[in-house]
Amino acid sequence: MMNEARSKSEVIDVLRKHRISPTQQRVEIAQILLAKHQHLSAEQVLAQVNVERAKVSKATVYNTLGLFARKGLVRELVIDPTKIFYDSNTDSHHHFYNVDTGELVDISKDNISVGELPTLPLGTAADGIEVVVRLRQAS
Amino acid sequence: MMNEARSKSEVIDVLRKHRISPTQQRVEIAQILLAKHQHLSAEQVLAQVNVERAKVSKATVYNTLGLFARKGLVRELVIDPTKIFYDSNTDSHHHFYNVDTGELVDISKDNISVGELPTLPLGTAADGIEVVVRLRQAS
DNA sequence: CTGCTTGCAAAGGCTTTGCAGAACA
DNA sequence: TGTTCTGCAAAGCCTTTGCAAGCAG
Repeated sequence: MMNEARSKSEVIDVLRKHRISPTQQRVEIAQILLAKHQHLSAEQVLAQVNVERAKVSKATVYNTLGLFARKGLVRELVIDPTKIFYDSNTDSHHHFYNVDTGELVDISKDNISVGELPTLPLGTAADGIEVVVRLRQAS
Repeated sequence: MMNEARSKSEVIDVLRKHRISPTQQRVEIAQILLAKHQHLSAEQVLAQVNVERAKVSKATVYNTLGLFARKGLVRELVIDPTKIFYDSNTDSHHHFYNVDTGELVDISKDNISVGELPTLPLGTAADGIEVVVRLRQAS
C-alpha cells in the first residue's frame, strides 16, 4: 500500500486523487499525517503543524481532519470517549487500545478472523469493521 | 446470563452481587437498565428515570452509570463520538452501528470469530474485545 | 456520629459554527 | 468576480467536579 507519501508534490497528488483541492493548510496537515502510519488526535495534529510558528488555526485543523475522513484519506477511530483519533493507515486492520496510557497499537488484520456477518439490517450497507481490544495495565 | 432482573428486590440483589450499595437512585437506574437488553445513553436514562417526576439528577445519573460500568454491571460502548452508550447485556457480543440513524443492533458472538490475538504489549492484559460494524444507509 | 450519596451549578474538554476577510480559479 | 477556504471567537454538547446538604449504617 502506498501510504508513505512525503514530499509536497506527492502529498498534493494524494489529495487530488481523493478529490480534495490541495490548499496550503491541507497540504501541511496531510504531510504530517501521511509521513508514516500513525494515530493522531486533532490536538496532536494542531501541535505538530504549528511546531515552528502558528500556521494553521484550530478550526481549520478540525474541519480538515473531518474532510479527510469523509474523503477516505484517513480513518476516524472512535475508541476513546474523550477524543477522536485519525489513523493514517486506511488499510484494513485493527487496534489495541491501552485504556490506562491512551496508547494505540495496530493489529494486523491477519491476526483477527472475522467470519461471515449476519444479514445486515434492511436498507443498510456495511461501511467498515472495527475491532478494538482494550488493554489494562497488568496488575 | 441472568440479566432480566425486574422487581425491586431482584435489582437490589444484583447490585449487592456487584458490590454496589443499593441506594434509591441506583435502584431506579438499574431497574431501567436491566429491564431488558438495550443500549441507552446517559441522556436516555435520565429521561426515562424521570418520566413521571424528576427524581434523579443529571450528575447522579452520570456518576451512577460510570460506577455501574466500573463494577461490571453494564458495558460501556464507545462507538459514537458524541456520546457513550451503556449496554445492559454484559455477555460477549458485538454490534452493528448505523452511522446515519444512531441505531445499535446486537451481533451474536457466534457470528464473528475472533482468532488468536497477537502477543499483547508488555505489562498489559486484555480487558475486552469490541467489534463494531459500521453501517450506512444503502444508496 | 462518620462516611457515603445526592444535587445543583459551574467548570472542563473536545468539536462545530457564524461570519468576515483572504485565497483561488 | 464568484466560489471556496481560513481563522477568530463564540457557542454547543456531553461529562465531570466542587461543595453543601441529606442519608445510611
